Amino acid sequence: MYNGLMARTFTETKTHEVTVDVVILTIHNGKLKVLLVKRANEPFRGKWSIPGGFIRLSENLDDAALRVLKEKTSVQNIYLEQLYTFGDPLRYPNTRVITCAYFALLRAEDIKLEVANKDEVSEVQWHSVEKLPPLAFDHKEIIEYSLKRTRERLELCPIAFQLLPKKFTLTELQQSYELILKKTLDKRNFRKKMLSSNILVETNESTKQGSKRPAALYSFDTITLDSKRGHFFS
Amino acid sequence: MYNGLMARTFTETKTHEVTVDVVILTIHNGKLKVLLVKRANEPFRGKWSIPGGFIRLSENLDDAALRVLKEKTSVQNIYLEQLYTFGDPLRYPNTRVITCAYFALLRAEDIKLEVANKDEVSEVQWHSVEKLPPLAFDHKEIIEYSLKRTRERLELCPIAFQLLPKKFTLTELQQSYELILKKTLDKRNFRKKMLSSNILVETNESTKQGSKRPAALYSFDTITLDSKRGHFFS
DNA sequence: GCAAAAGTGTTCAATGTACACCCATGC
DNA sequence: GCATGGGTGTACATTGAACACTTTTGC
Repeated sequence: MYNGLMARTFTETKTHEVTVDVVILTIHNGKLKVLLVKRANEPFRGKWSIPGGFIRLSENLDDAALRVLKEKTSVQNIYLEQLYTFGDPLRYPNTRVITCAYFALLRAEDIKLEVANKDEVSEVQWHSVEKLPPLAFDHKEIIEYSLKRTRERLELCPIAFQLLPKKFTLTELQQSYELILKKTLDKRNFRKKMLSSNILVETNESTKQGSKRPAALYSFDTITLDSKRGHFFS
Repeated sequence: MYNGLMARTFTETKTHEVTVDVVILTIHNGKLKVLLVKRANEPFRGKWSIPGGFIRLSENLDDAALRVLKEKTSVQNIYLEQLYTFGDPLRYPNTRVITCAYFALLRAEDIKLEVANKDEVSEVQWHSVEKLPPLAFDHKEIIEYSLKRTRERLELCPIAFQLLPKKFTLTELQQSYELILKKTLDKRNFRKKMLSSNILVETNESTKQGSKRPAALYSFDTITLDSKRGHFFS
């Protein structure tokens, strides 16, 4: 664990540093993917990590996470939730860095993959959560925890709509559930449940491309969703 | 909010300080109570707050929370969970202090109410969560969040046994649920559910005191509980 | 014998789960 | 006309909710 760092002794004089790290998840080409950046500096230069940064003294934690997110994506109306705070003394080499981890769900269409700051990051890329490259720090653990949390959330409320385009078919919605929950769902039961929850609205449009029967396009009823917010998020 | 502190400007040179604060809950005299300490120093000298302390550079977050807990109580086998990290820039006057909040559930019998360190704390006392005194920092918000989380946990798994003595009656168990969930429960349904979950074992003992019919004493089946750990805590 | 808390089952509604065939389209 | 994914309903099991009376004890 912690990439085989040796134990080290600490003097109790230095203060801690605090970062936020954000696990950014999306669905792309039928896979659940996480946004990773390649580090341009030590420690772990050249390794992939989730995007993060130091918290400024004047900003609160949510704002810091949002700032990190904005550096990588063009976000609006994003699902962003504090995940957990990781603070093992050995998680970061040589320095004590505590990180407050967040996770975000967003549509692939909202993301521009470009390196905002070449001093810190040499590359930005989506990686399938199924085959992650070796990661810096404890970021593997953080990503796994974010997947677990996403699963728990999805079983309570339909956060999957944050990952899909504005209009989507029921099959696409079901596939996003299956990707996150890592299990197959029954088509009829899934549709019955979704349609009876009143959070979907028909758009009277349908898919035209492809060589198959067109599928009805739905969008989420944000008004009903908001009214159920208390129910879903308690 | 934050006790009416004025906004202030920050220089980006200083680093943050990081504390852990622990919401310690128990049931005492039929009330859900939280352990509060009276601050002996500024800021908020003389105000009540939840116990906390700075995180040492060599300890991880769980250990820091456990250390704070041990200073106040004689703990063993405690339910301790990271709650949330609070980091509003104005939550602490004059300094930027981010706090990683934990919550703990424990039996009233495991607690010695004594002031361990007179330099920091002038008094230690249980307070009913229904009528809290004015609290330092954002500690009211932290306690309220811990109650919400405790409720969520209790609806999934029987953490209430952490609050009760080793042997307890079904009525006592039900009362602890009712205190935490803030609603009354049906006696027959409650008993049916508890007894069918196989997490209770009869002790063949019963209460003798009082002028009423004796009640059977139960204890929790820690082996079954452990085997269901994966189910309860996922 | 009476006050006070312990103990006990059945019915109904809602929800989740299993399961198989026809439909609309492009080629 | 056929291959491909879209679309549909019923039966059963499990779970949660409502509800009232008898039992045991101390005084």
